[in-house]
Amino acid sequence: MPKITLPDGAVLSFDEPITVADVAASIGPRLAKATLGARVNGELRDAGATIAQDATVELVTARDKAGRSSADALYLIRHSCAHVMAEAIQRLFPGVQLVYGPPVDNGFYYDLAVPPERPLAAGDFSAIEQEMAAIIAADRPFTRYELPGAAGLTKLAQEGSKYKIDNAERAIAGGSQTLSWYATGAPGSGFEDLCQGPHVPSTGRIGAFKVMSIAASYWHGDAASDSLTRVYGTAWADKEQLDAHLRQLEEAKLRDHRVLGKQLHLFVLDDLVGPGLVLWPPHGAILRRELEEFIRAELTKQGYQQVYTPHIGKLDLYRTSGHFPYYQDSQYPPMILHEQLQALATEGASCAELANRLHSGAVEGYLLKPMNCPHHIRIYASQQRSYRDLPVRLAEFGTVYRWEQSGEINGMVRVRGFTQDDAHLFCREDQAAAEMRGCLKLVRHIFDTLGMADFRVRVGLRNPDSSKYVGVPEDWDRAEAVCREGAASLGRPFTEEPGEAAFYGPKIDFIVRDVIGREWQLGTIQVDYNLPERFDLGYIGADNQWHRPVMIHRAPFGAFERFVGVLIEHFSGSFPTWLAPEQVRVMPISEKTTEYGARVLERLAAMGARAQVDDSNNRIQAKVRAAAEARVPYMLVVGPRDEEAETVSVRARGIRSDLGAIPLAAFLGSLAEEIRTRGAVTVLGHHFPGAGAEA
RNA sequence: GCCGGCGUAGCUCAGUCGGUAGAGCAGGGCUUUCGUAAAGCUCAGGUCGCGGGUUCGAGUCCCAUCGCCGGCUCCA
Repeated sequence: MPKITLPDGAVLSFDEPITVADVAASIGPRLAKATLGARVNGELRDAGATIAQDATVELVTARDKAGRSSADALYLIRHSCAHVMAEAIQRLFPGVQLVYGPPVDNGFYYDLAVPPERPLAAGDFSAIEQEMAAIIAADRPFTRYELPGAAGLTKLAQEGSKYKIDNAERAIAGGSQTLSWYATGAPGSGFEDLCQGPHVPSTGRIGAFKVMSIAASYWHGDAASDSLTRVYGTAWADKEQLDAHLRQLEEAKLRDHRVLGKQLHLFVLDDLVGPGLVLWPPHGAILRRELEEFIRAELTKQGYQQVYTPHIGKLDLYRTSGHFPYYQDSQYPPMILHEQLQALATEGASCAELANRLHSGAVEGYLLKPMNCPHHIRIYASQQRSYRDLPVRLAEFGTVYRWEQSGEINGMVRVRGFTQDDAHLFCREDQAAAEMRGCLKLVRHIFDTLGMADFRVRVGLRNPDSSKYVGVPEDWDRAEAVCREGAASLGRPFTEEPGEAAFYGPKIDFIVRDVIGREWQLGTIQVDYNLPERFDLGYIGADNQWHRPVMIHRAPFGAFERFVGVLIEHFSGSFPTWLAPEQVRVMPISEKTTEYGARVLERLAAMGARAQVDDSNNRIQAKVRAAAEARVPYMLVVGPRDEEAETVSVRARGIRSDLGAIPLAAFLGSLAEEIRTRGAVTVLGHHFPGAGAEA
């Protein structure tokens, strides 16, 4: 008869099979009331689940003593809330069919097949929420029942939902003997849904919820399949948690790089220029230039050679590399030569015919470059290479253009024209691992300098079932081994993801999240045996034989556009002094010290600092506020007292008070040091060691 | 590309039932000369994304188009 082991090691013995709820009740009535479910032998189960054998049981309650909710508690609440929302929507919109409704980060969604004559819209949310509130108030139990696979399928066939039949068939194919349903209330009396569970004991246990947004999805994620309506919601143990979550979303919105970028004039996206084409106004250009100079210094240290290449190249170049055929849909259309276009017109050739001839090479044209590697490869090939010359490391801040789908374009982080901090390393095979380490060192240096610790590492491998990859398996195996070893050498967790490789080789990617939680790939390092083959690259070895080099593609920032976008959010627009577009603002108290202010500005300019003077006739309060809103790291207030003593009164970003006056020369010296060391030494640390930035 | 939503002053937004387009901030001018997160007064600023349609009359209703937002799909 079951012996139950609790997390604290205590063992409870029972005479007969019991439920999770019984276990809770045997400990205490309050715990019984608070129990939503349990981990039984590590598996998340309903409170009503039966335990017949010895087991470890970890009860899941809505909240711990500190009022926090475990991931399991939130999972149960959200999964259950998805059912409640589906029931509410089906009550209000009878033709709606259920597809799939899982919990996700911060909430849940339900995919629905909605009749086209009455689409759901955000305007329906309040009605849906009211209906949900009524279902929750009724506090009906979630009741699980199971049917054998065949009987279950018959039941679903009668109900006629092809989506649920498909879900069931896939569950059976996945090895399930039975199918389970969850009824809200008594089975047969109302809403029920084919579902694995688990759920909270009853609808009343869903503490607080909100319907958030509506979006489209595809059935099975397949664009050729049915288009579904996905309704997103969030659910929490109580209203305080929900409110905290909503507040956090509001704050994230203010940190969004698109909002800050406009406010701080960091970049411009102009309708007339085109979607996804970034204009860099002066302040944004400063950010980019500082990053360029930062990395350029590292390139020199690591033995790179800088090159320049044009923005376009002949189609034949990209036929050879494979980019033109592989990625035709995501390139700007080719530029076709006048004579050829005229000849085609005279002939009355169709678009399809034109595409054919472009593909075959019968019609030549030029392409806006989608990648820098082919150009760099031709530089490598432009002279004879000996094994003594390798590695050859060619670097370029190379601008590329890709026709991203219109729905993908997003601020600075997904654009159609962008500049990579690109380089291609051509090396002997025995050098590849060392070159990989050099690249990783560079990536790490960048992330360390900028204080970006919150990134994940992904090793992108080929998917053996896919035909999208070029080259032979042996080369892939070796390249993948180099990537794995490189990632392992970082000393932090990484994931291996088949199917994430480039078509020509595996890669290591560095991925960060934006303020809304979306992931973006920044830096990337790719090992490539294939392009050297396609371009027939070689070098003369010590044995006087012709050998094939290995290529490493790498871009530690990825692209300046995306990196700056992510950086804006990372710093909430408050950039460290070396990056800040405006580093110092001089603020005379009144016109009496305008002239001294101008002198201070001159000194700042002479040392190369980016500074401005606010000589408006505003009061100092307004000047402080304006400078704070512009996220200027240092404000120098100068009044008659300062002029007399040749001092400046310092106020630093993030500190809501005057730090006091220091000699102008002393400030200039430490500011220069702060900029030179990229923040390793700071003005604050030097002159005001006690002052800490407030949140 | 797909589904849904949204485009009004430089920015953030209001605009009722279809009846002469509004606010705050920012900007210009004047007054104030001030010691650390908004001084006061005043002026200017608009083809309501663009194009059609319905109507006596359209910011408002309809169609189309461009752009943006959310998600899906894609991402060399």
